Amino acid sequence: MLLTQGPDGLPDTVNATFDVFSPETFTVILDFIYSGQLDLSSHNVIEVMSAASYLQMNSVINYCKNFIKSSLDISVKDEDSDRCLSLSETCSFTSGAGDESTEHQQQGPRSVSPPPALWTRDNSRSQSGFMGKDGEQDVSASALKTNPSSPANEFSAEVDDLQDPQDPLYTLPGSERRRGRAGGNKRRASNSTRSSQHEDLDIQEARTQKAEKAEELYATLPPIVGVISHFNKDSNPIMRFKCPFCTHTVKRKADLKRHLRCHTGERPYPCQACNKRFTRLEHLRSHFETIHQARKLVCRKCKCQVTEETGHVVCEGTRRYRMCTTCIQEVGCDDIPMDSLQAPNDEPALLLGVDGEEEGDTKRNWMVNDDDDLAEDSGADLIIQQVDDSDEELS
DNA sequence: CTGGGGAAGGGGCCC
DNA sequence: GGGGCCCCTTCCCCA
Repeated sequence: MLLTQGPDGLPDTVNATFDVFSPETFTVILDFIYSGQLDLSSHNVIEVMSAASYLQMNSVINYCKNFIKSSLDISVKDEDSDRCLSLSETCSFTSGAGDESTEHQQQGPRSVSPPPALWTRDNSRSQSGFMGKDGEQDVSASALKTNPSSPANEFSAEVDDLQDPQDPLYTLPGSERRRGRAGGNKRRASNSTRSSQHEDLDIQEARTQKAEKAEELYATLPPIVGVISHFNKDSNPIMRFKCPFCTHTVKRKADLKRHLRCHTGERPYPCQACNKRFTRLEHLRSHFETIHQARKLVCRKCKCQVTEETGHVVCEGTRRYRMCTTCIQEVGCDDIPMDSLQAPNDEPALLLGVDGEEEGDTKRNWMVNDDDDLAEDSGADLIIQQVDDSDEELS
C-alpha cells in the first residue's frame, strides 16, 4: 500500500519510511520472512507486534499475541516465581542463542530452580509444553507454524502420534472430554453398531503399539530432576520434582508419575461397561458408580432426594440413574420404548459387553428396576480389567 | 445467549 | 509408592 499509493496519496512521490520501529525489530521480522523463525523475547515482543501491525503481517501479530498470552498464563499459573523459568527461553518462537544469557540474568530470581540441562533450547522436551493444559498446546502449535524444524515440533509430533484420537487408550490431553462430551455418548452409541471383531483386533494391536510408544517416550524422558522450591525456616532446601514436559513441580515422585499421564495420554483404566478409559482408578470408580451404578440418590428429573427404596433405577443403555416414584409416573411407560423395556430380572445391556454405547442408540435399552435388582445385578459390580500397558495390578 | 448442573480431569495430601 | 479422599477447575449439555 505504501508503494502503490504513498502516504500522501500521490503515487509519483512515494517516500516510504520505517521510522516507527527500529532496525533491530525489522531484522527480527525480516528473519522471520526468510527463515520462518520469529525471534521473540519479552523485550522485543511489543515492538515487533507494533511493527507487524504497521506492516499488516497478521501472522506475526498472532504469534506475538500468543507469546504475550503465554507470558500471562505463566504469571498466573506459576505464582511461585522461583519455579518459573524465564519467558523468552521457554518459548519456542526464538530461534537462536540470542540473548539467552541476558534473559537468565534479567529474570534473576525467577530462574533459581530450573536446572540448566532441562531448560536449554537444545532440550526439545523441556520446550514443548511449558504452560500446561491448553496453553502448552497452544505454544506447541504455534511453534509448529513458526519453526517447522524446531525440536519442539519433533516432540509435538511425537506426542500427537502417540495420542491417536482414534485410540481409546491414548487420548490427547484435553481432547478426551471434548470427544467424550461433545455428544460423545451419543456418538459412541451410533458408532457402536460398527464395532466388529476386526476392529477389536485393530484396537488391541493399536494399543500394543501405543503402549510401546509410551514406553519409548518414558524411556527417552529427561531424567526426573529434583529442584529446590524454597527453603524452610531452618534454611534447608525443600526439594520438589519437576515435570520434564512442563513447569509443574510436585513434592513426590509418585505424584509426578501420575501427572505424567496427562502428557503421555496414557489411560490404563478402562470402564468395562462403556470402554471409556481413565488415567486414574479413582476416576474410573467414580465414573462407574455415577454412570453405571446409579449411586447418586437424587432423582434425575426433579432433583429431589431419594432413598435406595424410593429411587427407582432407570437404565438407558449402559447408563443408570434414579427417578422418584412421582417422576416415574409422570414420564409414564408410554415414553419408554416398549420394545426395549425389560423385565427387572433381565440382563441389562451393561452386562452384555456392549461396546461403548450409552444413550442415543436407536435401540435403547430402557428399563426400570427396583432397587433390589440393582443390588443383585452383577453388572453393577465394578470389574476392572487388567491392561497390558500398566504395571498396576487391578482388583 | 446465558447460567446451572453434571461429568471428568488434575493437584494436594493423608494413610 | 500406591490407594484413596477432597477440592477445584474445565468443559459440555440443556433449560
